[in-house]
Amino acid sequence: MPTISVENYLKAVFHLQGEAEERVKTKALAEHLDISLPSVTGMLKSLADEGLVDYLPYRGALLTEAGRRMALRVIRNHRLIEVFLMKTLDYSWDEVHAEAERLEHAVSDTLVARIEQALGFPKFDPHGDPIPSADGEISRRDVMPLSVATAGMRVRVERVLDQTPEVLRYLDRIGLRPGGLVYVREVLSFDGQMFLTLNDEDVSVSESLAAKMLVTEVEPP
Amino acid sequence: MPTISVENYLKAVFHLQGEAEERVKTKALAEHLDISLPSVTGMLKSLADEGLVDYLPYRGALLTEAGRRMALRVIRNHRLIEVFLMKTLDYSWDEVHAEAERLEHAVSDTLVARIEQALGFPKFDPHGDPIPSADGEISRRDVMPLSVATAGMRVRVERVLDQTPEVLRYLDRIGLRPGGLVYVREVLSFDGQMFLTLNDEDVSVSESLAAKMLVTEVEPP
DNA sequence: CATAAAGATTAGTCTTGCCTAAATCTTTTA
DNA sequence: TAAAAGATTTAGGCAAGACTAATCTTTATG
Ligand SMILES: [Mn+2]
Ligand SMILES: [Mn+2]
Ligand SMILES: [Mn+2]
Ligand SMILES: [Mn+2]
Repeated sequence: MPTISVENYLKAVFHLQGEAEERVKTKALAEHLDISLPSVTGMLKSLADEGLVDYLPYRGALLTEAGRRMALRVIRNHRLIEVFLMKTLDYSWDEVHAEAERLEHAVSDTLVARIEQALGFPKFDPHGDPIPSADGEISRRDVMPLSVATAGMRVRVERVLDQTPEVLRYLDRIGLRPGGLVYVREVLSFDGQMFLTLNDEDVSVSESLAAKMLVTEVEPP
Repeated sequence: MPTISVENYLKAVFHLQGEAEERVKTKALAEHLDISLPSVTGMLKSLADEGLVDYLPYRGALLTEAGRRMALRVIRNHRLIEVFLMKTLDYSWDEVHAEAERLEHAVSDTLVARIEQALGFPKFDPHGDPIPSADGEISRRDVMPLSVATAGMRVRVERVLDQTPEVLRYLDRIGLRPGGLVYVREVLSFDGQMFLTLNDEDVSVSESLAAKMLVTEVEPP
């Protein structure tokens, strides 16, 4: 069985390589995991030895199929745990991430399967991240950052790309969460500041915050 | 924070030292944890350095107050997790132990507190083991092994001292679980075999199995 | 009470996963 | 196109936690 450390590296490589499957640089991993560069180099070599990543010195790493399976398993655990904590124990969406980060390595496959069933096979976690199936399928949606929306558009929030509790609590406070419908009233040309209407409330968000919200356009009512 | 290994050693010392608080020998720990004798010696030294056990070479170890606190915290996590898995996810009492053995090291104090609250502050786990409170209180009951009961006695099952799935499934099958009322029909003098009546069913258990059931005498109806 | 057996510790290794400092490779810039 | 800057790897160490083989201490036994 993989160690917690190995699971965290694989998960990090998965997230950093993205859909484009670009080689993940040592530096990016080191920063993401807050581990020194030489430590990352060492781990990449050992993951390559175990056939979990395809690693080219000085070029970076990509997950192999085996590595991808392991990464998706941990991500699946993480996201189902998040939904479970909210549904069963009244956790709020800014609290679940930290707890799931440790539990993801301690749950058995059968426990996660039972959680999934008890929850009715949810497809997304509280932040809108897709939940991989037990056999490694993960759904993909066509979304865009809110920051590219233009005045007059109506969009639905699909996903939030930030797990920081402060950010999540703020988003919750202004009502900007997955499923929410947003009307874009105005976008300032010089700094991207956006003026939105949601639930009949007028709010305003910076371009950098809007860039973390993934949305889809919806037809006007 | 203590490592998983340290937590498991402390828990083992707690269980092995018992209520009599007898020094736990290296050999007993080695067998209980399935770890070599020299490894145990090494760990005991390091636990002593950290002030978690009182260790005398060749004499064995006892928990200090700090060690006891840590052990009770892990035991509390373990037992509340067991109750939670049964109540929320339909686990059976023979499945929960293995799962709790890993989760006990991964849950936060606040998660456990929420679990405890959601369950209504249970005092015992599914096997009748007492659940320590958040501040380290643990209730003690006056119980005796079923094996010392004599013909004609009526007893209530309070606790099972075995976590082996096969044993637990068997006990469940014959209806011998905490809370169950038992009438002792006969005890064989030469091998201790016991003939019992519970729920109007006649069953028979060996002395060694009966020794693992802790009971209290109850008044006849 | 002397000695053998059982129990425990010491000595010496190994693996995992982390670190810093130094060397080397790659990319950028002048 | 060469030097500087930046990224990466190599070299060398350390701590935790496990192991085996050898040695010492305690306990049991004739
Ligand atoms: Mn998360
Ligand atoms: Mn993690
Ligand atoms: Mn248990
Ligand atoms: Mn454990």
